[in-house]
Amino acid sequence: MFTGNKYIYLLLIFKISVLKEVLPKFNSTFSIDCVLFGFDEGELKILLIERNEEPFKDWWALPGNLVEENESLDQSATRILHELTGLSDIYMEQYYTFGDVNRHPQGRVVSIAYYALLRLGGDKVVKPISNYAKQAYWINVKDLPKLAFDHQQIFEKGMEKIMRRIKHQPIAFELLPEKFTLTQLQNVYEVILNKKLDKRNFRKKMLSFGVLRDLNEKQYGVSFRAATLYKFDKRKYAKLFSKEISF
Amino acid sequence: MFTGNKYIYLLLIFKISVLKEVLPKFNSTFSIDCVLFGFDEGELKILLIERNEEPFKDWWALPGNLVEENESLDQSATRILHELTGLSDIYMEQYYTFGDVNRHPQGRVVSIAYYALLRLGGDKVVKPISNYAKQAYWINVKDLPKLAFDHQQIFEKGMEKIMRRIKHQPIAFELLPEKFTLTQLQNVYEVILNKKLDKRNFRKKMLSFGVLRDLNEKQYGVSFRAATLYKFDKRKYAKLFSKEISF
DNA sequence: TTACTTAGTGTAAAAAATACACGCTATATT
DNA sequence: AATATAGCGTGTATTTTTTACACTAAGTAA
Repeated sequence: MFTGNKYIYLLLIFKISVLKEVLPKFNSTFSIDCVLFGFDEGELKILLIERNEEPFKDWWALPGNLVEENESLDQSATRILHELTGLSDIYMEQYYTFGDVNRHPQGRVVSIAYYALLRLGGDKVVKPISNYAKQAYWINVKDLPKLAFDHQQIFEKGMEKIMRRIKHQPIAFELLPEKFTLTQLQNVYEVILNKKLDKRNFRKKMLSFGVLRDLNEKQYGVSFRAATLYKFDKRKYAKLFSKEISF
Repeated sequence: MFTGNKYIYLLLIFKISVLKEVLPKFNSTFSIDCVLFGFDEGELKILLIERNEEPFKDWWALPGNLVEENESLDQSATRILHELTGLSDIYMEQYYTFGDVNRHPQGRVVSIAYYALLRLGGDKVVKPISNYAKQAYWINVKDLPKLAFDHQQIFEKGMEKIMRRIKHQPIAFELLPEKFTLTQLQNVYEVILNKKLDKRNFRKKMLSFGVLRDLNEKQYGVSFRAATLYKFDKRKYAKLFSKEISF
């Protein structure tokens, strides 16, 4: 059957083998690494995985993956987040690209870093799924283990980023459940900015922006006096964007 | 001569053709694009080249080039700036990575964008050098032509970046000659922020930071009253970094 | 000498940021 | 039922920062 087309047949086989040899290099040149921030039990946490593959097998690392050929960076970040957490519709932001020659021991891999802010606790607990990881855990940012690759650096830059961003944009709300108390909100600011804030001044300023809706509703099931619940009013973003909020 | 090895001969030819087809793709997967800001004659300008190669031959574009395999992104940006302008020791900052699938018509090229601030005019005129460009010009940011690729978007994001940065970091000084007048400094702020500032309030605030050294020296060779020259005191950065400067 | 152009200066009012302490109230305990 | 507990919620005075605003001074050119 192939007698007349021997050449072509062999060439096809060969083509496939060459492509297999070269394309993986191509495919492995970008990756996305994600710093997923979550707020739970008064602590700021990030999602870390325990690697199950070389290099850095058994090390802790930021979740990440390779970018595929037919997806944009943002799409890739969204996909990777979904694969890891099952979550969709989470706002992720690209914040820096790490491209030192030897950052990956197996070749040149440039990594584009994204962060996202997730609501933890409550009914929306994030159950990480992953095939290249043994396990995934939420770990307090003040108590991080040693990380694989240059992930320590990637984390630190992400942390700096949200410290700056929280003064300009209402990102704190993304870490809280839909209904929250002012004390919880203040906790988010305190943990991210890493300093104590004055309760009265905090409340005065926050309420003055007019982006909080008093729900006329109280916490339920807490010991001691229940606090009023608030909701974030998304239509009134603009005012917070325009100016630095100093605490 | 090749009778016994016809297959191998053909396969070799084929291998070369396949590699040529695939490897350039690999090499071309990252590029650096630079937004080089300069301040001259009271105007904020950027360096644009007129392309002399396909794709987008004859279009205006941001200067940029491919990242080589043995250099980090920062090194690559520094090299590309040097090749284009002959300048060294210029601080460049990476600010965003553009990776839409179809941003480059000839394949997947992810571009890491950097900006730099340069002193124009005086004796330090930048003479751009380039081999893939017909010419390079400094063009007022308020009067930009249509740009190749997604370079309009890259420029806009860079512009936003320096608008925000100038409120936190003393980048204005990098656009001015070593000795400058307060009016020139105010001009830089006005052009970048795109609004008029009050002269007295501007001077009061700037001087209050204590980062300006009065040189007890006047402008020379100007029509009309000569202004006092100042110099930026680099040791006193910190104060400006810590807080937003509002104008 | 005059006309012109830019340099250089101060104050008052408004707004924003800061510092600071105690009574309230819902729950848990006895 | 009384009491202890622990987080909730509130106001004012002071200081600092921001804003608005207009004229005189000095040097150049004709």
